[in-house]
Amino acid sequence: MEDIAAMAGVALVTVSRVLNTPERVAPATRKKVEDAIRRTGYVQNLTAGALAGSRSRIVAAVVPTIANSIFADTVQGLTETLEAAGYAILLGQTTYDATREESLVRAMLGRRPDALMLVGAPLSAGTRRLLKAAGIPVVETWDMVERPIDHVVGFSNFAAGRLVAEHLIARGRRRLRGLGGDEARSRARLAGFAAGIAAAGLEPQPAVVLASPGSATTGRDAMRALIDQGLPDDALFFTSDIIAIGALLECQRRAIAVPGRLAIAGLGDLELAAQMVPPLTTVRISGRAIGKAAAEQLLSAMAGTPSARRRIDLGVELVVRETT
Amino acid sequence: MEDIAAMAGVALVTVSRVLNTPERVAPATRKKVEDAIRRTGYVQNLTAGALAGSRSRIVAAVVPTIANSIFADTVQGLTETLEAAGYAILLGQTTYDATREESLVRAMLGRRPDALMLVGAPLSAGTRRLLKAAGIPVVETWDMVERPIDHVVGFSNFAAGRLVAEHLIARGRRRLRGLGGDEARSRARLAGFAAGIAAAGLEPQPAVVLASPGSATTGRDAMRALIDQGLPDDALFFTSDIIAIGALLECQRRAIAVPGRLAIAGLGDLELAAQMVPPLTTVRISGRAIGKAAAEQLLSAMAGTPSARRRIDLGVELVVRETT
DNA sequence: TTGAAAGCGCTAACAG
DNA sequence: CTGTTAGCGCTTTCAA
Repeated sequence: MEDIAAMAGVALVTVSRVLNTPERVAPATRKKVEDAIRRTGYVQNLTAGALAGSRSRIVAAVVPTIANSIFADTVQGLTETLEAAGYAILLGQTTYDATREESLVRAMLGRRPDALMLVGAPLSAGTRRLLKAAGIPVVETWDMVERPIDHVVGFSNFAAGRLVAEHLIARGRRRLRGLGGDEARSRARLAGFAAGIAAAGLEPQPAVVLASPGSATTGRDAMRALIDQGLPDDALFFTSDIIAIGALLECQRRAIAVPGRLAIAGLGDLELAAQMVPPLTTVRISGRAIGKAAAEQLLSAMAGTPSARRRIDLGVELVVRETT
Repeated sequence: MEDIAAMAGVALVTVSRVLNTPERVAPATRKKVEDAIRRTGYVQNLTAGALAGSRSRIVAAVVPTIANSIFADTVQGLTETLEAAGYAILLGQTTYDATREESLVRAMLGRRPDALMLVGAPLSAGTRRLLKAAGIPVVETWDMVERPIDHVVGFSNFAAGRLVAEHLIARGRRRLRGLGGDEARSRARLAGFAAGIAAAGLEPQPAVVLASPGSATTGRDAMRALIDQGLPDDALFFTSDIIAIGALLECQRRAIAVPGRLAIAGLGDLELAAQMVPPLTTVRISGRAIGKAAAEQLLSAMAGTPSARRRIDLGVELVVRETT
């Protein structure tokens, strides 16, 4: 920066101003500086800026996993909005592991991000403490956490599960089973599903707990196991579309009529859900919209705007297609 | 850090040592410092450390997009290896836009990452210049770029396309068409496919250029258009599995026998490819392995190890299933 | 509108 | 093994 200043015949501060608040520099002066920057290919050191200014313009994003997953959409939505505002994204993956989450969050906080986004609630009390102590805006996403640290953007996983149960029962199904991964959001969906069944005076079939994150193979295997047991159900709710798709394909392979013999519903509304044969009934959730809303929350919190709404419930919409 | 030092009755540097090189501090001293850190919940400021030590322990990852995409696997692979070594990941998405790429890379470089990973070659000469001037290890991935900036980890997209053509021809197909997105890697795959056809003395059907990134819907629409033209082909190669899957589902819907009437091949070997009915023939590519290898390249380059191999070709493997 | 001075919170280099 | 000294490259006052 000193070199640029010398080259432009101004003081170092002026270069800093051209970079940060160009409107406060006289056009002629500005031009001299900009020319020098262009000639040299100078790239400002934002690390030094972060230290001096105590604003890093970095936002941390903590997700369970990004591979083959819906959370990638949330990161995408978050990035789009935040990058436009000059923020960079620091990405971390917990793989649903509480210990890992805590050390990851600690490492991220060491980078002094201006804000942080988390999928779900923290997995451990330690992480929660770290986050509270960090004193930066935090947004939890993908679930309307009861007692959030700061902001929440999501929907009720319980309500989503219940919605599916009600739909299946209205369609005349009586032997309903839920299947889902071994993590908080899946369990909430399953609980809502069971509640919906109970509310109709029916008895739910025992839920099946699968590995997280689920995949098409997980769905296929679960379906096979059920078929081997004689398929005692007439409707299945998978807590994620990709698992439901795997199960649906297995039904096709084994010539089990869907929805004739068995109804299948998923959750997420993957682009592929609508393309399946038959198209999959599911609950629509826009991971990208969640990311975008989270970014907006964070942006206004960083701007110091006392945001009226700390809780944003994006709601949940049943998309009835042909598998039910 | 000064507070911790005072509390532990040592000098500030000693605290720094406990945090960075604990083996160089006497166990008793170390314990006093660690206790003080635990009591206060102190989180080291790595930004200041980066400025003072000129090592940020940040690696930048620049991908076209992470949503619904294979590149998420690469980021995953990269992260796993790098996080274990104490690095954080700064994520950026170009959406295949050269202008965006350049401003993104500039912003990332301002954060002084210790290394950078790029999917493919830079989209513009400006980006390339920035990267060269940055003086940090750079790894280009997903394609064996001819003249890389520094390191490359990938496979030959041309060879992959050619492999598919040879397979289809060996299976007796004669009217082969390639379909793929409008970006460099897709085009290379299509070029290889065309070359394979020409080498057999056949005439390729005109390739179809689709939007990037492709989706199942893209595949369905492309398939519909072809059917409406009377489906002049007996084999189709889609440059990505998800597009091929969309096309395959459309064939099922329109009762076009696969592979009887039409052979279909994809590329990528998505987990879902093997689950399709019939299972999809494809070219296996592990995005995660690419990320992992890239991380290892970067790690050894940052360690100053004069890495013997600057080019790692992970090769390409045809997975013959039932759609061909 | 521009500039001079004083740090931001650490690590590197050197000494003891 | 521990401590002292001197910055890292910026932004933030404050003054002119």
